Parts: sequence; structure tokens; C-alpha cells
Amino acid sequence: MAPKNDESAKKVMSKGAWTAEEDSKLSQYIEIHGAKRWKTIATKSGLNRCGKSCRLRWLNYLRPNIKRGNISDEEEDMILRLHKLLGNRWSLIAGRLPGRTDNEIKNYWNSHLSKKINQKDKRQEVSTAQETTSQLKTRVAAPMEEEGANIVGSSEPTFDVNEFFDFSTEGSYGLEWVNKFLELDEDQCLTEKR
DNA sequence: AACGAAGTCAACCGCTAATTT
DNA sequence: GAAATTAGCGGTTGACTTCGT
Repeated sequence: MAPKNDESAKKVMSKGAWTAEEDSKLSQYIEIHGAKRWKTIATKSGLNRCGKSCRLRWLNYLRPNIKRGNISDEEEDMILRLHKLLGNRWSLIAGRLPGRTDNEIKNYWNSHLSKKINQKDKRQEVSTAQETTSQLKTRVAAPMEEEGANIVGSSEPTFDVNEFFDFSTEGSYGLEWVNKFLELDEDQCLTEKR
């Protein structure tokens, strides 16, 4: 059988860490042709990589205005609050932190913040366990009045976030809605503490 | 100094959604 | 409207680094 024209598709693609040469090839190509049609970019730029890999490299590393490392306290606080609201929707969270990528936030969450949360949860569990045992004694027959209500502080949102915030119409990194949420959240925290 | 454990982060994989033909 | 292609997302992996013994 004669080889087909798409034989190149069978060619084994490079994997693993990108070299400086590959980076510059990709950057140069995208500078000229733009960052779309990743499969074409992968083949035309002369890189022995799949389109997916090129896209990821561009978005997470080569794209202009990328901030790397040193996540500030403000950013960390923002991540914590947004995660509380959105859950593991890293790209949405990243969209609210200019210069940060979903991958970076996901990694930061998994290696730093999830531990902090766990420690905090454990401490809370201990104190709430003590509280609930004493509360149970007084509330044995009380109905579940707040059933269905969104309990702020639970890790998973119980309402449709997409419905609540219309992400589709938001093109910029405007932080107005976040500020509103954070204000609300702060109020909630204050009332919870009382 | 050597070694293993734990932590970090870049990159890959599998899947779904969106777009194009 | 269906099928094929492309883009994007979140979870996971594995190489590398740092830390503790």
C-alpha cells in the first residue's frame, strides 16, 4: 500500500519540556499569523508538536503580559473568595486575575491553598462538633428551616453561577462585580462572626 | 554527604462545547 | 441537521527541586 498524504499525522510528536528554540519559533509564528487554528500553527511553524501543546505553551507561558510566581496576598485572597463562589472553575477565576493563568491558579490552589483550607476546616470541625453536640440538646425537634438556601462557606455553590453572573457579556477584566461580591462576602463574614 | 519524602509546577490526557463544513 | 474539526477546560502525571533525617 502506498503511504497516504497524511502520513505526517502519524509522525511521533515531541513531548515534555519546551526548548528556547521551540518557544521562539512559536512566538514568531503567532506574532505574524495570530493565535488561532492551533493545528495549523503546529504544522506551519515547523514545530514537532501537536496543536494542543502549542496552545497550552502560548497561553501559560509565552503570551504577553503573563505574570509568573509571587502571588500577592491580595491575589491569594481573591482566589480564595472566587473559589468559594465558583468552585474549581479555574479559567473563570483566572479571568478575574489579569496576567494569571488557569493552570497557575490551579497549581497554586492544589499546592498551597487547599492545605490552608483543610487546616482551617479541621479547626472548624473541632469547634463545630463541640457546638453541635450542645445545640442538639436544645434543637432536637427543630425543622430544617434553611433547607435549600445557599449556605455561604460550603465549598460547592448550590446555585447556578452562570445564571447569577452573566459571564457571556463580560469581555473585559472589569472587577466591579467581584468587588460587589467581595463586599457582600465581607458583610456575610461579619454577620457570621456575630 | 547521601538518601528518601514531600512539595512544586509544566505539560499531557480525556472529555465536552463550540464552530465549521 | 449531521459529521468533522477545533478550542477550551479540569484532572492528573511526572520531572525536578527542596527539605528533613
